Amino acid sequence: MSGTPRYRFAPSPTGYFHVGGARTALYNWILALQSNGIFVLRIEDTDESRNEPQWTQGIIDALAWIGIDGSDPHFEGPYFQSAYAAAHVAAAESLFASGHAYYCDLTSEQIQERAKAAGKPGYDGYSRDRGLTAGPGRALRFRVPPGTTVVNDEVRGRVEFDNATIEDFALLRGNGTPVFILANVVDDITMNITHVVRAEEHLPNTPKQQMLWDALGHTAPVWAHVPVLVNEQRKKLSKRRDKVALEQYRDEGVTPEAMVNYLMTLGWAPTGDTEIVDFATIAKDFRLSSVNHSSAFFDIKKLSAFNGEYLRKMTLEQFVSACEPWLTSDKALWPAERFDRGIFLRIAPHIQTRVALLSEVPAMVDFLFVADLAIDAAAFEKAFAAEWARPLLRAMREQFTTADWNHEALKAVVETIGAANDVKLGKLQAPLRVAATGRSVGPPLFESLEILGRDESLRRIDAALLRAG
RNA sequence: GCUCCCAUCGUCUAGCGGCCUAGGACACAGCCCUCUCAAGGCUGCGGCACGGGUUCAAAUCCCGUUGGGAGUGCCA
Repeated sequence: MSGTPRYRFAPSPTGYFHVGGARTALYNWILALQSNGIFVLRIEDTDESRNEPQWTQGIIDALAWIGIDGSDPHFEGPYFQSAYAAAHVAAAESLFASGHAYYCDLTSEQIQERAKAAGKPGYDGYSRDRGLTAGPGRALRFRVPPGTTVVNDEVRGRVEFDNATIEDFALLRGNGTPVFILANVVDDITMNITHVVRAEEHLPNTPKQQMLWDALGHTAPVWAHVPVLVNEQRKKLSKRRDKVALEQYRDEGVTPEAMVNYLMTLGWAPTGDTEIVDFATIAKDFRLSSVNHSSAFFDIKKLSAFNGEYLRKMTLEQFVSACEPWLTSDKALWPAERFDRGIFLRIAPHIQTRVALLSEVPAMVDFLFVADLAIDAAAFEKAFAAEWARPLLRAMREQFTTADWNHEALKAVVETIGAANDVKLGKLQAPLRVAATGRSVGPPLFESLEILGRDESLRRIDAALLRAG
């Protein structure tokens, strides 16, 4: 075990589940570091109220989506305070015994009053030398030593804290239960953690933890505080107002490769002029020490652009497979049994360059699979507004009955009609498109008709002609 | 209030004293291509927060100012 780095990743202090800020930001570092060496990934929370299977599973699923294997032996998974509570209390008692901590019987209200009277916020060390022993209602507090605490941070360098600015913080509550910071340190020591990688919001609390490591007789781990992700207002991303959970992007049709790649560009950049790099390259080049120091804005538009690139890079077969979940589930706009992979395979090359998110696919191909085509009223109105629309569509319909049914022949028919009537193909295709697909935009029209088939195409043209009057 | 962190195009970033009249990507605008819409190609727009130093030379080092963020719980 010695010599092997063991990393710990801590969640945001505001809670782990769905607090995407720190959570989302950390996924990329987790992944990159996992590829760089062995580590223990531990998702922690001392709040037992969150100890629910779905909570746990949600995290594991999200990690699995981007390639972190929850069954990896180095992934110890979520755990909760209860499992280690005895060790926490024991550590607190040893700290008391060694004089590093003392009991205090002041209530929170009393502390506040004293602080107010003194004009200084925080606990003033009232019970430092009162020699109190353990007892109900008495909290155990750490005796912050004089001097300075230097935190050597892997991404930020040397950060110095004057201990005089750190109050004697609580270790055990009046009811005897340990607080987060103690639990954290004790667990890290027990698990032989060597590297603590977390969001920068933890940096101000780091000297406290480091003093705890020292007092407990251990050498503090390597700290690494990575930047947080912020919203448009430059505020830390939060569950309540921001859309940040990894699962949401998965559900919109972002591919895991694009997600990871995009995430990596937040606070770090690959060498060279392109940001689109495969994960092997990222894993090879990533260094904690080259991580940026400032917070980054999560740009959904750029994520989409990345995803579009990843989608286009796929082979046709890969693309079709990636689309299938969106075409055969309740995400589709038609009953699952109406989907035909063979038909989709034919239209797919035209779809591949037209979507950035997989969730956009169903609406582009629905005309091939729905039983009753819904016509967009505004599009219909516009397409049939011109004088020539109805007569020329009728003419097309006429010739379509005998034309060869392939896109070149169909296009030739429409072009000929257009030339004879002095209507550009760009305009002339509009009524045909709306009649056949229900929309004014979509994949190339003649290919679409070819795949739709003659019978259904004619039927739809007739319906449109009828509707147009 | 106190403590800590941060500061290059709108956004994400390259840059670690001369290669910078600051490079790339997303977004935006225009052009080309074109059966709609995309994709693709080309072009454009746009930035070193400010002020002092140090240096022959500063986006890069130092100090200050301003601005932003976080922490400051018997929360996690």
